[in-house]
Amino acid sequence: MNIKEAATKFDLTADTLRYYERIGVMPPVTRNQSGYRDYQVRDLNWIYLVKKLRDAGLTIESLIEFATLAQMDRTQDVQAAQKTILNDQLEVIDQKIQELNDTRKLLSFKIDTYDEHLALFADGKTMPDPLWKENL
Amino acid sequence: MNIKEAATKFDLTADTLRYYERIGVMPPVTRNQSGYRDYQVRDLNWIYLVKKLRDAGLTIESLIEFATLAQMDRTQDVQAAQKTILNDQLEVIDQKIQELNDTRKLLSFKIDTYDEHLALFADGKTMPDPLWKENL
DNA sequence: ATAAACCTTATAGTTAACTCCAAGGCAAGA
DNA sequence: TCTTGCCTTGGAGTTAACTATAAGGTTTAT
Repeated sequence: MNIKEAATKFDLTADTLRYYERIGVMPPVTRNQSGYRDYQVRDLNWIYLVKKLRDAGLTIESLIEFATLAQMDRTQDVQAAQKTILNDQLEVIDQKIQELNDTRKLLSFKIDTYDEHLALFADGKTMPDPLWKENL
Repeated sequence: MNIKEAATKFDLTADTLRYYERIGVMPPVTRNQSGYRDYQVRDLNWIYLVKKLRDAGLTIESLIEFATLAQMDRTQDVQAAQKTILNDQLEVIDQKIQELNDTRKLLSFKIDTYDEHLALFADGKTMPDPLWKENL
C-alpha cells in the first residue's frame, strides 16, 4: 500500500506519516524497488496505534520513547521498560478520563442552572458560593 | 488578590493570566488605584472555569467565543447562543471521553497480551489479525 | 531612602506538532 | 514522448498556546 492510501485510510496526510517516521514515532516502513514506501500490515498497525494514542492526547515524545524501545533487542530490561511505559500511559489516560468527567459535571451543572446561575456568574454581580470551592 | 496569588492558586503563571485576559478568554479583571489587577471572586470563578475547560482540551478559540458572549447584553439571542455553545462543548467533551475509553481498551489489551502479542507486533513477524480492524 | 519584590504594557521568542515547498525521480495513459 | 500524478528528501514555514524580556512604576522592609 502506498503512502497516500495509508494516509487516507487513517485520516492523516502523507506529510504526517513521513514526519512520524522521520522523528521515530514509528519504525522505518518497508520500501519497494524504487525506494517508495510500501506499507505492510505491521506498518498499518503502527499507524493505528499512533493515531489512537495521539488522539487520546499522548505526546509525540512519549510515543517516540515507546517506538524506540520497540526496536531494541527484547532483553529483560527492555521488556520491563516497555511494560512500564504502557502502564504509565494507561495511567495518563485514566487521569484524563477522570478530568473530563469532572469537567463534564461542571459544564452540565452550568447548563442546568443556566438562568439563575450563569447570568450572575457572567455579570459583575456577587455570587454566594465560589465555583472553585469544588461545589459542582 | 494580586495576580501572583491568583496564578498560584490555580497552578498557572501570572504571564498566562495576563495572556488570557488580553486575548479575551476572560473579561477584564478589577484593578486597584495603581492599576494593578485585584482579582475578585467573580474573576477567580472565571479562572477556575477556563482552567478546567483548557485542561479538558477545549481550545482557546472556543473559550474566547464564550467569554465574548458572556460580556454582551443578555438578549434572547445571546442567551440562545450561549446555551448552544455550552451544549456544543458538552458534546465535545463526551466525544473525548468516548475516545479515551476506546484508547484505554486498546492499551489494556496490549498490556494484557503483552508477551504473545506485542512482541510479534513490534518485530517484523506477521500478525494474524490487524489491530485496525477494530479487534480490541 | 534605597533595595527587594511586587506590578504594568508592549513586544519578541519558544515549543510542539505539524504542513508546505523545491527539486527531482518513477509509472501509466494519450 | 510527453503529460499527469504519483513518489522521494531536505529544509523552511505555520499555528496554537504560551513564555520571556525590556523598560519602567509601586509597595514594603530595613
